[in-house]
This record gives sequence, C-alpha cells and structure tokens, in this order.
Amino acid sequence: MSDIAKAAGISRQALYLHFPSRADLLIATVRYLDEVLKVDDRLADSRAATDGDTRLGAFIAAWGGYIPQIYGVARALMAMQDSDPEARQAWTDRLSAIRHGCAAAVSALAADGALRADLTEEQGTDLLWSLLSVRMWEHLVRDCGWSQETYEAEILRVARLALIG
Amino acid sequence: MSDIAKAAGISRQALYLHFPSRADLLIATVRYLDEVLKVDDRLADSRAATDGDTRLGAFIAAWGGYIPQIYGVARALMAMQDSDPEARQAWTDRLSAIRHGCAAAVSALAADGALRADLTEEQGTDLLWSLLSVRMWEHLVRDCGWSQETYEAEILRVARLALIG
DNA sequence: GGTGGCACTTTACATCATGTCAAGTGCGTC
DNA sequence: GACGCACTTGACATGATGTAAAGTGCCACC
Repeated sequence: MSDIAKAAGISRQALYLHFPSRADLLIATVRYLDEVLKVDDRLADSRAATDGDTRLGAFIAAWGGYIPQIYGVARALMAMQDSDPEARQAWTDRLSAIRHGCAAAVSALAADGALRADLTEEQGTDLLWSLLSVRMWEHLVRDCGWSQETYEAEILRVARLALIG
Repeated sequence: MSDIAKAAGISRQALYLHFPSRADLLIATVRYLDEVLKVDDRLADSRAATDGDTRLGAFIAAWGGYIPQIYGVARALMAMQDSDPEARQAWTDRLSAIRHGCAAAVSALAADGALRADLTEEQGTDLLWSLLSVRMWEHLVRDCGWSQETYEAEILRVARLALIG
C-alpha cells in the first residue's frame, strides 16, 4: 500500500480514502483492467463460434492471451487468498467466470459429438479449466521461460488431445 | 509459529532454539517427511522401468501419490516464496528434483522413439512437469473435488496423449 | 466575499506475525 | 556441588495493515 501510494503521489492514508482495504484495491484494479482491456470483446469470437473446436481455439486464444495482462494483480490476489476472505471470494468469482467459458467450449464439443467418450462434460471442463489456470501459465511462461506463442499453441494442442476424440 | 509451538507443547521462543526461522522449520519438515515417507523408495519403480511408457506411469503414480502427503507444508512453503529467499531456494531445489524425474521419463520415451515428433525433450519435460505440479494437483483435487484416483488416472492419460505419438 | 465541503496531509496509535535478547529455572551429569 | 542444557518468561524491534483525529488548501456555491 505504501509503495502504491508513493507511485500515485499521494499519502498512504489517502489511499484508504479511495479503497477501504488492500483487497478492495486489488479487486477494483482487476475490474478496471477488465474494462480497459475489453475482456468481453476478446471473448466475443469464442461465443460466436459455431462448432466446438473453433470455440475451444478461440477461447484458449482469448483467455490465454489475457492472462499476462492481469498476471501482476492476479498474483497479488492469489497470494492473499489464505488470509483475506474478501479476496478469496473475488478471485473465486473470477475463476468461476472462466470455468463457465470452459464449460461452454466443452459443451459445444459434446454437441458436435467430438468429446472423448471416456470424459464427462464436468471432467472435461475441469481439465480445460486447469490447463488454462493462471498457475499453469505462470509455470510454463514465467518459470519455464516459454514464449507466449509456444504457451498458447501447446495448451491448445494438449487441450485438443485431452478433450477431443 | 505460535500455533506450532502450542501444538508441540513448548513456548514460541523454544521453537526458535530448534529452527532459526519459519522457513527453516518448513524446510526441515519437508526433509523429515521425505525421510519418513520414503520418497526414494516410492521412486524406485520408476527408475527401474525399462521402457519409457512404464517409466512415465510409475513416475506419475509415485509423485502424484506423494503430493497429498506433503501438500500442507508445500502450500506454506509456496506461500512464502515471494517474501523469503531461503524458502524460495529450498522449494526451487525440490521442484528441480521433480523436473529431473520428468526429464528422465521423457528421455526414456525419446529413446523408445515414442516421443511426439513435434516436441523437443525440453518442451516435453516442461509439459510433464507442469501437469505434475502441486498447483495442478491442488486445482483438480482440492478445488474441483476430484478423487486422488481420478486425478492420477487422468493426469496419466493426458500425459500420454501429450507426450506419446 | 465568506462559508462549507472535500480531498488530502500529518501524526499517532492498535494489531499481528516474525524474530531478537536477556535473565531466570529445573534437571541431569560429571 | 557445579556446570551445561533445554526451556521459560518477559520485553522489545520491525514492518504491514488498518483506524482515528486534527489540520490545510482549494473550489463552488450562496
């Protein structure tokens, strides 16, 4: 909070006049980023897709490409999940929105008869959700040093293999 | 530290006589668990495997089954990575040991000519490493509510699909 | 021109976890 | 009996978060 106040050119206490707590600030920041970076527009392609495979690809491209934009705040928010219930709730809500996107893609695959026979839609959704988690991105891009392009391509490839067939 | 001291029936300060810091305590705990739970024995099957696919399966079973045993400490250790360089180093070392195991399995697959043509050994290792990360386990088992069996079976299935072919 | 409201500042303080320090206690061993 | 050792109690420093109170400067409205 101190650093942020300094960067904003105001006193630490003035920050509390705008955001009641650290959690509130981070949550507001995510919402602000969503607005500025037009997360809805990014997901439009995926919603417009007619077949499951296209939808899957568009969703992975949209969300996978969005992760690096929000990674900083996401990390801070994830880190305070254990201590702050408000932060946990906010991050959980967000994750659940992503899960909805995953579910829609998996459902579209199922409708095409393209979903693997040995997977329920539920399981397929969980699997895709995990592949698209911020932690997965963090591990592959930040820890392993993969480029964003390699990450997106490889996740798409693995998701296809894991879900389709 | 206070809670741990209480649970151990000694004063908070006495804990510092045994472990100089919280990070040291957690690191010592991981090492202790490794010893008590015989992590080496668990990995023996995987090292003994003659073909790549067997090695992959044995490694996933061994490490995937070990994660829930150390999850509590692992989580605490992961949480303090940002603030404590000592904890970061210790956890990084541990992850790198796991990566070695992944690399050995991928390498065995490559030796069998079973590794997908579009993957380098490096990439395949990173991928397997990510699938076997504690975060992945956490997400699927703890957050999604998968059983340990489903987790192991599904990770094995996805790893095979992603690496072999 | 005065006045009130508003955003902000400074200062002080509470809390909580980690960690340090010092003095004392009880117990077994040499 | 003296020493060492593990431990206790109590005090204190630090750093982050958050609360509270009093003061300041400026703008808009009457």
